[in-house]
Parts: sequence; C-alpha cells; structure tokens
Amino acid sequence: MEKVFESEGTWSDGSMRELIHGVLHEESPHLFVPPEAKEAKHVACQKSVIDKLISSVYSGPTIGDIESALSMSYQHGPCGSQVLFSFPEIGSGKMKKKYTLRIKSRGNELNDDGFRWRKYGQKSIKNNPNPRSYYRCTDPRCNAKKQVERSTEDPEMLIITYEGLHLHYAYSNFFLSRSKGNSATSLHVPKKPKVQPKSPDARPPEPEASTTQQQQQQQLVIACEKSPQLRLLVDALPNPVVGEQSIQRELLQDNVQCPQGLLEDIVPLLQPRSKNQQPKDTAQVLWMLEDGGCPTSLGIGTKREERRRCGGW
DNA sequence: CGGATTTGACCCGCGC
DNA sequence: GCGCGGGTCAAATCCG
Repeated sequence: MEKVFESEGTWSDGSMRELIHGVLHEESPHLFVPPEAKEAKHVACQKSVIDKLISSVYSGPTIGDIESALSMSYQHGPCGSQVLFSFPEIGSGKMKKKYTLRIKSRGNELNDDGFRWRKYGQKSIKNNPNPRSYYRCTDPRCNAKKQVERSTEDPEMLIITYEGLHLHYAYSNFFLSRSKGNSATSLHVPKKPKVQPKSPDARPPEPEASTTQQQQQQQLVIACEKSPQLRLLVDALPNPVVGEQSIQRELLQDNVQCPQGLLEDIVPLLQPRSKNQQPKDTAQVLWMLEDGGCPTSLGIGTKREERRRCGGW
C-alpha cells in the first residue's frame, strides 16, 4: 500500500524551504521513497533523494545547525575512543528554531515519522476552525515536541511543527533486537531461549548473528545495565550494522577494555549543570554521530521539564 | 489495570 | 497593568 504525499519543510526563520513529493510505502513506514527513486537504478541518486526526504521529515535541525551548535570530536586513542563534548549556550538561538512541515496526504493522516508521540493537549486556534494538537515524544529523556493542525485553506494539508530534538533514534533504527512498537528507550536484554515444542510445521530457526557479534551485543547489554550513561549513548547511536567501523562496536570494546575509561569520564559532562549555572534550555545530552552524515537525534531539556522527569540522571 | 487521550483550567509571554 | 492568545498541566475518561 502506498500513501502519496507532498511536504513542504521550512525553518521558522525561513532558512530552509523544500518541497517534496513522494510515496510512503507501507513496507518501510519510516522511509519515504519518491516515485523517481523507486525506479532509479543508481544508488547514489536514490540515496540523495532519500537523504533529502529524510531531512525533510526529520524533526530537528540540519547537520549544519547541529555542528554549529555542538562542538564535538571523535577521536581514537590507545585506550579506545574519545568523545569530546562541549556545551554551547543553547538557551537562545538556533536550537530553539522550529521546523514546520506542510504535508498533504491523500491517505489518512501521515503522522508516522519514526518516533512515538503522546498527545498532551489540544487547543483551538484563532482564525482556524481546526484545533491544534500538541504532542510530546514518549521517551521520557526526550524533549522533542510537535504540533499538528490542519490547514485552513486545504483540509488535506497537515501543518506539523517540530520543536526540540530527539535524544534517541527513530524506532526504525533497531539495535540489540529492539522490538517493534516497544519503547525505544529499552534495551532488549536477550532472555534464555525458550525450548520450542517440536511440531511438524515448525519453522527453521531464524538466522542468528555470528557468535562474535552475539558476544559483543551481550557484553554491550551487560555494560549498559551497569552504566545507564553508556546505555544512553548506545541508544542514541546509529544502527551498528554499518560495518567494521561501527562506533558502537568501538564504544563497546572501549568500555569493556577500559571500564573506567572515557565513557565514564564524559558522564559528568552529560549531566545537567547546577541550578545556578543552568541556562533555561541547557542541553542535557547532545549526540550526533551518523554514518553518511544524515542528521540524527539530539535532546534538550529545560529545567522545568527536568524537574518533571522521573529521577533525571 | 496501565497507558493514551481528552479537555477545562492554569500559566506565561506579548502587545497595547 | 490588563487582556488576549498560545502552550502546558493534570484530572477524568477512554480503551485495549
């Protein structure tokens, strides 16, 4: 099944404006594939189109915005990886920008952008008969919000305004067998396999990951259980199945080999500053590592919301 | 029963 | 300071 859509994305300050037409495929609900890319033979062409589309539906700043707001480097040392963060003053400026998408969908609502949202309010807006709905990312660590309203001119047109940044990946990025529909905050800890009752029509077992890969994932799960901060980082990382240079794998190795190493060292940087030092919108965690340069998810937390969140860090 | 949604009340920023 | 409009809260309600 396909849903035809067109979207127009705009930063609140007008710094970017794109008009995109495409088709949403049910098989890959988080990936928008325009008709031309569907037919394209050239991967590069397809990738650029997809990148463009992803950037158009991505609920956050562009990589340029991120880079300008976040000074970060990723280095390799004898003891493993180093991730250096610095925290700019985020309370004012770019990180507060909103991104507005205008999506015309011939299907029903095109609300699946790869993240899970919880509606927390609805308000009728002046000069608009259609109410505006307010959504917040279901991830308690995440500060991403969005507003959805129907256009006054075209009832089929959805105006979606994204604000804030995700502190995690979209649910289309699974890691460690994250189950579909489950909270992306939870690492899936593999349980002991059930003894399957033999039946004539029993399917052959699913292909398993290599032993090394399984061991690494197990180790990472254990390490994540010991260190919530590591888990947070891992959660925020891209899918590890990107090759031997997987950052997650490197993090894993580093953490295993150097349990008191840098990941633990950077944790204080990721914790909120003291109340006196904290600007209104202090970044709690900013993370941007993506294979291929696609923007990924960042998070911002306000003091108020920080108070509301359970336990915090 | 727990999580999601609804909805009226409240808060806050902004313009006058 | 006041009123208006947008955004958020939280209790009630719904729903699987």
